[in-house]
Amino acid sequence: MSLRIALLGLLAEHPYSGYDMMKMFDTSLANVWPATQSQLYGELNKLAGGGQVTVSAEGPRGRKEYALTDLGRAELHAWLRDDSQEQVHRSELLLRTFFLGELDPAEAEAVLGRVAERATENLALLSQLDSEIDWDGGDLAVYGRLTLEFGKRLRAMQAEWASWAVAQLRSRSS
Amino acid sequence: MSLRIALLGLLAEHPYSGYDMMKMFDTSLANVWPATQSQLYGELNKLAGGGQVTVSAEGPRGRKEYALTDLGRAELHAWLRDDSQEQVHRSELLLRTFFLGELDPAEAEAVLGRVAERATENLALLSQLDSEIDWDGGDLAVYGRLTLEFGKRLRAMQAEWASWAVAQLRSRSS
DNA sequence: TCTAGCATGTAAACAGTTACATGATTGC
DNA sequence: GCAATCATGTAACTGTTTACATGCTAGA
Repeated sequence: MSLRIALLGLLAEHPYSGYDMMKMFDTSLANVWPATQSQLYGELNKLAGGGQVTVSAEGPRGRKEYALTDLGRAELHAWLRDDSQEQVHRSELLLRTFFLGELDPAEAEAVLGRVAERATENLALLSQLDSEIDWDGGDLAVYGRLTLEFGKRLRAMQAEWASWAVAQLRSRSS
Repeated sequence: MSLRIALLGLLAEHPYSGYDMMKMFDTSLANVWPATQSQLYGELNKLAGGGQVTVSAEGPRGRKEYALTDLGRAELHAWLRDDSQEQVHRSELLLRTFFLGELDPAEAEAVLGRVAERATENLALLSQLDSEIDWDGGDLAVYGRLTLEFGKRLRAMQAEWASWAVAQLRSRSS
């Protein structure tokens, strides 16, 4: 359901082609709601069929530019307001942690150590992104910054947690 | 792939029936890797077919108790050690945040306010869980505690972030 | 002319959810 | 005897990934 929302959200700001939007999924949306090209084109056709978007222009190479309709905007707004359905959150990291007792303590420590490393690297990457983007006016800039800040805080938390976890294991084994 | 790992992980500790494991998915694993009954029984049959688990005992009402084989344990260990494939992380919360500019500022603030509320409630729930479980010996207790701690830190971070985000919007609108 | 990038699509497989279906057994 | 719970399974549908397929066009 949410890929659909991502498309409506992008088109709310400006009309785009599927190809244009695919580039956004590879950049700004990559850490929010990843999608493949295959899925994207399929969903766009569904939305066009349902009247949530329309082909607003056609260009060379079969390019189709889509625009949001009133129906589509209404659906987007309804979804944005409705936070009643809690999302199920699957985490490979937590699954791995949960069963880490199966490995010997040294290996388990090494796994958690790498988690901390990666989180730190990832945080640096996001910080760099943050400094590179020019956060001038516009709603997407404001809310994009909030989104990116979440990512940074998440990585920082993850790095701290993993270091703490390693320390816990060390104190236990002694 | 990871539901498979969850089953192997549970059976690594002790033999269980599908029904037994389903209860664990509804409790201890609910916040780590949720699964439905339908999926679970299907996967167990696949694992039995592939030789990663065997039916170690049969009980009343068609109960089948499964035990991990050496092959299954090897697969589990390999997966636990291999953290090379980064997980894709889809977040409805971030998707909503990203497009929140579509709503008027008062509504957007309200949405983020509720995020903070929920995260705080959820943190309280996890803290209660933490105090109720008796964390005596055993690997699952040690690593289960690390997992739960992650959940608590995540909720705390989320609540702080959402409050900060509301403050950002307020300072902007003034 | 030829290459890189633009541009859209289909098919098959896997993962996950929801709903339905069936029957056995234990304890009151 | 009856209700609760034990216990496993199937079918249909939705969402996601991977791989394949096709053709156009702008610029060096």
